Amino acid sequence: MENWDEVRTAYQVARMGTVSGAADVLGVHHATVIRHIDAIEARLGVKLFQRHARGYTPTEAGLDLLRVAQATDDQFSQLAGRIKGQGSGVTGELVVTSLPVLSALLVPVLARFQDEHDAITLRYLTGERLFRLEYGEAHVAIRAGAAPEQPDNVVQPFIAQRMGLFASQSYVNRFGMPDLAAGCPEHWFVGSDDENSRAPFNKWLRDKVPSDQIRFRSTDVTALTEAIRASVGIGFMPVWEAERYPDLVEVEPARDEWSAPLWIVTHVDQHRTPKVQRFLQFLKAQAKGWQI
Amino acid sequence: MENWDEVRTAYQVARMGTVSGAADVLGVHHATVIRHIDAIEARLGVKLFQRHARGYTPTEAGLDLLRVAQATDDQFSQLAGRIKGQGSGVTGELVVTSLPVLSALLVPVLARFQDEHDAITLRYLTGERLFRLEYGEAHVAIRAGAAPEQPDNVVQPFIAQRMGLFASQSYVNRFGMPDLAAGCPEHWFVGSDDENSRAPFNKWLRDKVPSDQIRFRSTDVTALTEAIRASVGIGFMPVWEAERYPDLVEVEPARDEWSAPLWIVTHVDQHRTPKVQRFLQFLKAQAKGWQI
DNA sequence: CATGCTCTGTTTGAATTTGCACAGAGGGAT
DNA sequence: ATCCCTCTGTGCAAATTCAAACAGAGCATG
Repeated sequence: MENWDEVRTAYQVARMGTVSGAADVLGVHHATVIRHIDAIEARLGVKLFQRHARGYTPTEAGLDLLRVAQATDDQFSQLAGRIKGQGSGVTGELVVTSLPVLSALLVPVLARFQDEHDAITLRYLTGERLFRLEYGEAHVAIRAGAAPEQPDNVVQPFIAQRMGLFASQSYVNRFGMPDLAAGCPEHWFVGSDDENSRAPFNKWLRDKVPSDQIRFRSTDVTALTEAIRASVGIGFMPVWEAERYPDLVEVEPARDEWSAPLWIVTHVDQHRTPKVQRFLQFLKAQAKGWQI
Repeated sequence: MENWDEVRTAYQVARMGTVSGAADVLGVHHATVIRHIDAIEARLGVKLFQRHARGYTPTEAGLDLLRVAQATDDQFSQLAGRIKGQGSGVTGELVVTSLPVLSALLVPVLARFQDEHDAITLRYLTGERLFRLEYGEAHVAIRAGAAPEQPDNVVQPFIAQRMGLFASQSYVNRFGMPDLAAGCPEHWFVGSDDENSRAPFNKWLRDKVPSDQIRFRSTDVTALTEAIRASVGIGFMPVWEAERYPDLVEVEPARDEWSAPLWIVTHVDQHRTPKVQRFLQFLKAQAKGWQI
């Protein structure tokens, strides 16, 4: 039962009762219909129709096929309706991914978006592994760092994440406030373990602070945050995140040169769908009210 | 959602995850698969797959199609199994038709046949209307009279139905036994109303008996039987049928020249199927034991 | 870092499929 | 009984589809 088109042809013949009628419905020549029927009967080795001058009447096998193909036709129609309809609505799944750091920022936005769109199911993926848009793992990604330049990705600037230098209150109590202009020796820092990190604040740290003063390094941002809170040293944190910890002290006003740009990334195939568009619109509107 | 072959192609791509894998399964070139996918996506206006160098991953629409087409594939497989299996077994329906007169003869045979073949459902059609094999109304027909010569019908001789001349006992009591050799005036007959009937016994009746002695005519054989039993006159009946009525007297030994041949007729498309063949074989075997 | 393997995507020539025209046959209406 | 209409069936030419070859890209392995 390979070649589903022949099944469809046989279905229409069984439904119409005539080759010509089926040909009209299918929009092909009646000779084509005859050939399809001959082919499928030859493959099955069973006659599907009784041929006579007034048309084709289905045999038992033909009636069986009629029933099955009828169901198939219905299901395909429904499927086509769903697929076409889905393009014009905000339904189904919306998968968003970002670095774990941003979850506190994004989850409230996602929650509000879902409030407005009952029919949607949200999945928010975070993890060390980068979820890949080109594999369909997510519809929308929030990425940090330099603008990603994957060929099939649509990249839009999101917000510039203001980064500040923070230390714990107990650290300040012990070592005092650092004086960045003076180079602040006698102070300890925490920083990224990635020597090649291109984040502006990481570059600044590499350039301005002697590496032996950076006594705690990690590739994991939450570990760095915990290190700062544990008074290991001074380190960079997003301003909005630091505000959630009352025990942190901003040792220096945030500078624009430290800001880490965030990007909204979507796959080109998904970018034009209403669902994604609505979410992007919503996300940008929410971000407008942020001071970070 | 016209063109079911493209649905099948998309289904295999969704199942395999790669165009090449799907092409292998389908037995076509991978370029063909790509064209099919492009075509169906263009028609639907929705992307079914995310394309990347390692393969195709289905989108939501693609997953939806996968589920529907999976079910379709299963159903088609089962259908093919049923249809092919049906060709090699005695299952499903077996539709037999004959003139109503023959029902008493045929029904016991049908009952025995069904005893031997549990999986079969029998339908026995009789009626004034001739059920037409070429429209698929029946698999097997028992016909009387001259050999039918429809082009697509295969005709086999069945039995010669011995016809006898019968009268009721009360008729004989009143009028005595007729003497056919003497022309038997003073006797009444019942006979067919069809002047053109080519049945041998009807011709004989027309030739040998003056028409004014045939005082009851009907096109309906059962009416003729009832007329004979009601002592209206002498008439022809199948010998086997007359034996069922103890009140009937055979007024003259049956002659071979009166015999009405019966034919087994099947449509050429059905004739070679095992189901029909088995039934024909069974029917002939049963008829061998008959003395009619 | 180089190499090999697998997969996608495009072009061109070939083959199958399709459409057209016409023949044949059966049914119904006049 | 005859005509007309509809439907099936077949040979042949055109169009669409398909397959082989090749290019490009990504990932895994050494």
